[in-house]
Amino acid sequence: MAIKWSKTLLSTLRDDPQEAEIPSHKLMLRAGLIRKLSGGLYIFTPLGHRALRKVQNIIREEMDAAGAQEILMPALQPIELWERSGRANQMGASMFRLKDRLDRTMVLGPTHEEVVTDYITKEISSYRQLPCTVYQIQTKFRDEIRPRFGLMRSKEFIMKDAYSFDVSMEAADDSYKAMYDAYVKIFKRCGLIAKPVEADTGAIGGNHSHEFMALAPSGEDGILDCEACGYAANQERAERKIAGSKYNEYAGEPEEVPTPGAHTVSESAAAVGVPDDQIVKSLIYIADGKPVMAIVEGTRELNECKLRRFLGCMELELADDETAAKVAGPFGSIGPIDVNIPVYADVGLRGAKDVVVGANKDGFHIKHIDLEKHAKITAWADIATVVEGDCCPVCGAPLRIARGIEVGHVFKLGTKYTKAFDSTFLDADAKSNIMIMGCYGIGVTRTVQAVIEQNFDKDGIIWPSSVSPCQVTVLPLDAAKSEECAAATDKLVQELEASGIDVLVDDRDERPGVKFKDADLIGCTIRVVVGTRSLQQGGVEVRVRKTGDSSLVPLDNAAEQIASLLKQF
RNA sequence: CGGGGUGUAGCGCAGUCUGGUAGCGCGUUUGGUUCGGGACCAAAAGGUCACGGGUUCGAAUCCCGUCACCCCGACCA
Repeated sequence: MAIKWSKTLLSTLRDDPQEAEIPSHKLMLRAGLIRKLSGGLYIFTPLGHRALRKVQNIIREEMDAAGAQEILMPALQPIELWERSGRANQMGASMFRLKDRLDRTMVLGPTHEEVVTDYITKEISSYRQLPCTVYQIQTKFRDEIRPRFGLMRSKEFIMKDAYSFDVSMEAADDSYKAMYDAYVKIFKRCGLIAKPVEADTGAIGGNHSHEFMALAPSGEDGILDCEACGYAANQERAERKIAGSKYNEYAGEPEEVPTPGAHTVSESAAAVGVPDDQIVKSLIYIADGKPVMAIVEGTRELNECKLRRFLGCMELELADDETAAKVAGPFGSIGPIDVNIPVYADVGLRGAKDVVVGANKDGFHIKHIDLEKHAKITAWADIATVVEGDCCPVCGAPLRIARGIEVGHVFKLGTKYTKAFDSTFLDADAKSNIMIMGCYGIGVTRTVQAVIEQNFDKDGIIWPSSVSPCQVTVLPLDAAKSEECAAATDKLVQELEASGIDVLVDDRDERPGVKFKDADLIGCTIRVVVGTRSLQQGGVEVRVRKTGDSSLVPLDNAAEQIASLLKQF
C-alpha cells in the first residue's frame, strides 16, 4: 500500500524537543511518530502506528506459530480477583483503582494473571484440554512512580501477554521453552539485539525467569555476562564466585578506635588507617515492618533485590537514621556487634577475622573483628551487588557489564495463581491436580522504541524493513514540472504496491534538500529518488538508509531490486 | 516520596539579576523568485509570559503558594 505525505497527518521537527533525553525518544518525536498527551501518555501518529502494528503482527505470527491462541481480556477488572490472589495490596499504588456507579472498586489491569487464571479455571477441567497457552495484545495501565523516556516507561502501554497452563512441571518447562524460543525469533525479526538473561521475578512471582534485554546505553538495567561460558544475568540477581574475605587472619583482639566525624566508608577507613574494603558496611532495613541489619564489604553495594528475595519479604526499605540509631547505632557508626536484631551477612565476608565495624557509638569503630566470633550472624547470604570484573559463578572468568532495556520477560510461575484460584483438572486416573502456570510478556510499545534506540545515526532513524513504517520512501523531485518524472513515480509506486511493498511518497511541494533530510530522519529502509536528472541517466536512484549505498536502477527493474534489498535490511 | 532543573507562539530559545505593558530563529498562511542535501524577498496569522494570590501608579520580571513537565533514586514490559 502507498501513502502520500500530503494526505498524511505527518510533521517533522527540526530541533530536538527539550523534553526528550535519549536518542530514540528525541527521534520518535522529531520524526513525528508519537506526540505527548501528558506525562507517560502518548499518541501514536499514523506513521508511528504503522511501525507499532508491524511489531504487533510479528508477535502475532510467532505466537500463533508457537501454538498460542489469541484472546482479548478486559482492561477493567473487579478488585475481588486481586484480593483473591493476594496482590491487591502488593501492587499498591501502582495499580489504578476506580469505582463504578454502584461504588464497586475496579482496577485498570496492570497485568492479567488473575483474569486469565479465573477464565481458564472455569474453562478447563480435563487433562485432555492441556497444555493450553493463550495470549493477548492489549493496553496495560500502571501508575508508574516515574514515567520516563517516552514509551520506555509509560503509564499506559501495550503489552503482549501470554499465559500457559500445564499438567506438570515437566510439561510446563516445554511451554516455557516454546515461548522462550518464540521470543528469540520475535526480537530477531524486529531487528533487535536482545539478550536473554536470568532475572528477578519481582511482583509477578514464581521461581524462575528470563528477561530479554535490548542492549543500549540508555537501558535502565545492568546486565552481567560471561564471555567464556555464556552466563548472563540481570544485576538485580546476578551472582559471583565467592572467594571469601581476604582479611581472614587473626591480627589482635578487638579494639575501639575513635573515628570522629567519619560517616562514609572511605572516611572511616581513613580514620582507622585501613583500606576501604576492610571496613564492614552495616545497613539497617525495615523488612515488612521489622528492622534487620545487612552487612557487606565496604567497597560493595548491598543489593536490595537479592536481600528481599532472601528474606522473602514484600516490602523492604532502608531505615531512616532515627530508627537505625534506635536499633543499632548512629549513622556512620553502625555495626553488627551486640545488636538485638537479625544480622544478615554477605557471603563475601565469610571467614573475615580482621575487619573493622561501627561501634554503635557516635565517632567510634572497632577493629580486629572476627565476624563469626564477635558478631551474631543470623544467616550468611548472597546479598551484594555483582559488578564488572567479579568472577562468573559458573566458570570463574571475569564478568562484563552492559546496559539493557527489558523488552520481554518469561516466568515459570508454578502454582502461585492456580492454587489461589483453585485451578484444578482431572488427570487420566480421574484424580484432581493443580495446573502449572507460566506467563510471558513483551512490552510492545517499548519494543518499537528499543528498535530505534539500537538503529539510528546522526541523521535519524534507520528502520529494519520488518518494522519500518513504510518499507520504501519515494521522493519525486520534479513531478510538478516534469510529466516524465510524474509518470515514472506513478509506475514505480504501482509496481511496488503490486509486489506487496508499502511506500511513503513524499509528494509535497518542497525543495529536494528538505525531502532528503526528512527521509533520513524518518528512516524508511529504502529511499528512491525519482528526478529528471536520474531519469536522464537512465533510471531512479535507490539508496539503502542503513549503509548509504545508492545505485542507479532502470525503472523497469526497480521494484524487483528493491524487493531483494528489503530482504537484506 | 526524597534530591536537582525547567515552564514565554506549533518547535527551539532570548528577555527575569536592574519592574515601564513581549521579542528572535524555525515552522504555518499568501504572493513572487528559486529547485539534487533543511533557499531568498515581501506581507500576514499566532502569546490570559503555567496557574492563583500579594507588593506596586505599573509585574514575564519582585514576594508567597499551587500545578505541570524533565532528570537522578525505589517500581517494572
